[in-house]
Amino acid sequence: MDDKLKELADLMFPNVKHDIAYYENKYPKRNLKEGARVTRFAPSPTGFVHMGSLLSAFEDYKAAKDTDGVFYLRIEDTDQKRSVENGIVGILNDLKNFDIIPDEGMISETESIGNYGPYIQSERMEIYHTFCKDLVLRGLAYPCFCSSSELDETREIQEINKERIGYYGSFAKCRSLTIEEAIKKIKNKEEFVVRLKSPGNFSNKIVLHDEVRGDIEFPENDLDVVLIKSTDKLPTYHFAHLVDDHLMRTTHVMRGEEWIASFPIHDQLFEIFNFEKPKYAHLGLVMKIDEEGTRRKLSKRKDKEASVEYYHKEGIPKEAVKLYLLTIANSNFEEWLDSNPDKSIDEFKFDFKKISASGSLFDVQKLLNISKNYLSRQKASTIYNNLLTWTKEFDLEFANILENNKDYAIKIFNIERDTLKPRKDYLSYSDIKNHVWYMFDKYFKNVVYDFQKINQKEDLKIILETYLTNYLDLSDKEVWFNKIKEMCDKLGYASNIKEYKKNPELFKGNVSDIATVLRVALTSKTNTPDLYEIMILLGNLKIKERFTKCLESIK
RNA sequence: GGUCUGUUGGUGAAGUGGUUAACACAUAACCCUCUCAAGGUUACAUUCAUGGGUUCAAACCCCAUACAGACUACCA
Repeated sequence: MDDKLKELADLMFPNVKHDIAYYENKYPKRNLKEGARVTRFAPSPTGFVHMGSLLSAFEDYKAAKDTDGVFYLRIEDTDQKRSVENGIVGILNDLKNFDIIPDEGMISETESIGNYGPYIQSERMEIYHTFCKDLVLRGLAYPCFCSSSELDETREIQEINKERIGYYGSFAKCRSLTIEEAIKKIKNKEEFVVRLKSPGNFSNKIVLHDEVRGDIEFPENDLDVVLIKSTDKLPTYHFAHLVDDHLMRTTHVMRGEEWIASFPIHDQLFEIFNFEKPKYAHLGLVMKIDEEGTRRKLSKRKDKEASVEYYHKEGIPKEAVKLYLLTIANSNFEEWLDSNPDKSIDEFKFDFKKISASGSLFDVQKLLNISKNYLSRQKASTIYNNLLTWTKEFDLEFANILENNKDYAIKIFNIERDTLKPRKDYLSYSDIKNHVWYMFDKYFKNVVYDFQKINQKEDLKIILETYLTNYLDLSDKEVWFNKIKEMCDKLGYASNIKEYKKNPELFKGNVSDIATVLRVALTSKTNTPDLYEIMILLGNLKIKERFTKCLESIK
């Protein structure tokens, strides 16, 4: 009997050279300090990272880094349909962009670092087969020759009879095949998958612990799940998870909540091998609200904001995306950041208990707010450099202007920046141009003026001309502003707004009206940062030029 | 159909038996101000999906129901 079993196992896995013990020795338990976490990010090589995956990659990374643990990148390419060319490099780049650098795992399309590899599943074939063979030898796995049409048939029957769907109990036909029959079929070159001979009983209850949800009660798994697929002999997710996370000595498995349902399968697998079980954290999915107002999973295909690339295009700083991700990852992060504005986010301690169990709605509004605050904290020169990089990719004309006017541009970005409460008006790199274009003659050519309140040609003329002839002194802000006030008095406008509000009928307007006229003539806009600062940057020559231009346009 | 998860304001959420139900975004008003962006002040859930129950006391515990989502593949 035992010989027969061995013959079957050898037939099923002709290429296995080692036994389990060999791999146990080869990949020993990691020598890390107490409490150090080993986590992993395990995407399919699809070429890019989706927002939801980035969130979990980030959480994995944080969870490991906080404890001086190990974070590694494993590529799950057991489904060849999902793989794309250069799919690994694309993922690596996306991660790198957010400063997520794995300690171990794939570092290019073909290379890896670390002692627990290979880190790409298609190259671990022999390992999976070794472990699966062990199961066969122990009578805990068997070959299944059912065709997909046979499987469909039993499912239909189960549906009609309102029975639980799946390959279990009496529905697991191949389970009762004798060893001789199985050997015969394999020798006949019949295709087969390898299934677990599940020792579970559906009416037994088990309680599994999830780091974010607490204890969850399940029925025991009794499904004879597929372990090894037929055509390519690659493992399914379930089996690869067992072998890889055990051999790579993962301590914390963080994954999407879509995996909760198969939690009992995984637990059973670890149980059967008597492996130390990792801790599990099932993360809520990132959702979005549809046009129809329904809540659904953020979709890679439908939603532009699902791809990491989108934020790059929009010019939202990666740091802001990171901050946003952290605020959804751990609910106490925002408060922490608020009270520790100067600390590096590396100092924030990630906490499984602060992960929200329900999927969070992706809030672009909030992201933009974070981005705005982030940009306001940066130095003008940093803004300049990053903006230059961004425009080189997305707005070449503006990039050229920036390059040719470096000092000038930095000064513009520095308006009201070097203060205790810096100006907050740039939402993103793509938004900066909206706030500064008028400072560059190239963009100022065909402007349209909108003077709003004061729009009588005569009034405008007098204001601009009076300024031009008498008030070009920009030596000091206070001096300058006093002169503006002086001008108000002279022209019949109130220099003091409070006085104006008391008796508006005594004046033609007030100092803000005068400032508006000057501002519009100079920038064409009614809303700009500090007028004095703008004047300083433009200089008297340009002020004259623009006022003259404006006067001509209202003739 | 089965198994499991979730549901606190427009949004993200804190809160696990006694709180005025934090905080942040958004919105609105006012203040400040040469305009704007900010900033400051205030307003914004008599109520925690709904209905019952336990309790002196419930967002928190229990039971039902509703809604949303996931899984139920030789996809992950």
